[in-house]
Amino acid sequence: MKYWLMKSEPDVFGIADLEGCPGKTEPWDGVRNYQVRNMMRDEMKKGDLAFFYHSNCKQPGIAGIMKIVREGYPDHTAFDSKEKYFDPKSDSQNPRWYMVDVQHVRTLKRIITLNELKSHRELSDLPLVRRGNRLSVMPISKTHWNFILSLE
DNA sequence: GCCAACGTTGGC
DNA sequence: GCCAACGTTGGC
Repeated sequence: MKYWLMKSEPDVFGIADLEGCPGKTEPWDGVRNYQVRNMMRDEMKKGDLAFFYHSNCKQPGIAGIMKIVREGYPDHTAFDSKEKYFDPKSDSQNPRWYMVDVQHVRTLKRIITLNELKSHRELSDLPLVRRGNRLSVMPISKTHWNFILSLE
């Protein structure tokens, strides 16, 4: 089983929104980055756990835990010209973009802030705190995962 | 294949 | 709103 971190802007879709979805489950759609696409299509497996990270907001940080409940399948929002994430170069015959379904597991007792994550030497090689990293999905080692949870 | 221009991300 | 650090696009 693998561990992940996935970013979302809470003003658009936050941890509380995921918890409010039917079955607390929702497709993680709208990813339009090839590296992230490859991870979602090829590497994420059912049962993997992921941190829900709040980005581009007042208090960026880890807000909760979710579980991958459906493995990579075509992101149909790319096919629809009315969708925000429409991509004319993707179609159902030859889909360019993929998504997974995620389910809310639990909301953390508090946000573990980016500031705090940066302050721990143990996390100095966590991709999230490395300079210039803009990937919206990244793998997390088991060691880092456990350490971060111990901060809660 | 190079690289300038442009678009996006996301912390601050 | 600023801007650094990317990623993507497209002319050549």
